[in-house]
Amino acid sequence: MPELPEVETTLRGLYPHIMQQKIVQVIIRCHSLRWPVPKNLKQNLLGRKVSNLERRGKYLLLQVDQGTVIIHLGMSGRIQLLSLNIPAQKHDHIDIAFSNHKILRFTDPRRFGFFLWTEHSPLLHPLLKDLGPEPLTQSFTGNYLYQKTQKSKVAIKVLIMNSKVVVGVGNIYANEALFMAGIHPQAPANTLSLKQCRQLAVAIKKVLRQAIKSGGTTLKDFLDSEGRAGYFATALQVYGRDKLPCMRCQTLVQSMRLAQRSTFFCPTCQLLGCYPEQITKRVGKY
DNA sequence: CAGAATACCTGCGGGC
DNA sequence: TGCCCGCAGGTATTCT
Repeated sequence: MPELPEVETTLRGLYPHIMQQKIVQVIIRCHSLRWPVPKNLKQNLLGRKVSNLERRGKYLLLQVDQGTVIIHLGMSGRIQLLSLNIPAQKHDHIDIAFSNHKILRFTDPRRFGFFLWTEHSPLLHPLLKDLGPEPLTQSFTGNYLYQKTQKSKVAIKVLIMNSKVVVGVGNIYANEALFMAGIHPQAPANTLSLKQCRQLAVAIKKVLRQAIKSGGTTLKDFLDSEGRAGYFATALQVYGRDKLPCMRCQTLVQSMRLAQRSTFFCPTCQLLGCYPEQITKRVGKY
């Protein structure tokens, strides 16, 4: 379900309601998530106060004074904030209740998500320590991306979805950013020019920012912490548009499998080994 | 080492 | 109607 914009949407929905709140109840109905839910999670959280909530890539970090819960939503995970004690449904695995009577409820049919506990700096945790830069910060630049592409022959789409290169870019936004930048998803990374890398970095930032503004993308089941759908799906240019006309040039959008992921592109706007000049106008100045 | 394939899990839609 | 298949927003692990 969630890429960076959906996790960010979840974070913003939760933050004002749970900051500084005391945890008064923890219910773990299912321990077998992507990683087993730690046996001591409940006792570590009970009676503690939420001192911070932040995002790193697609990870949510819920901090109390004594440690941090590292949360990932996987493919189908979702967090709701409930005001009433609504009976748990089939895939409602974890509830955290706060002193203001709000309840954080984690739901995840496929159970690829997880809740882990660490008493050290979460950024040093094995799952987070090798993550690349945040795409929406100044540390992620076209020059940086170019330097990474030079060292790899993998398809550029695979490269930008690699969290060691840059975090938060999942399948939807990888497709969208490559379309915006006019780059073929299969282009070997080391064949991109510096100019293309700059355009791609800009496109990634633009797509993610726009998606966050829209509250994320709801394909079928993404809802924010208040249960509302994101509306970026209506702004998608290529994702899911197989055999439909390109929004720019009317050429039929093509689909293919790339590293086991659905990939969509316009064969006219995203020519392999060619860089249309008009892209600069489309993406904007770097 | 890089890069590709596989594994985890449930639900849904399409074809027969 | 029901069964079987492929596919789904992620990513660690295992393979070649």
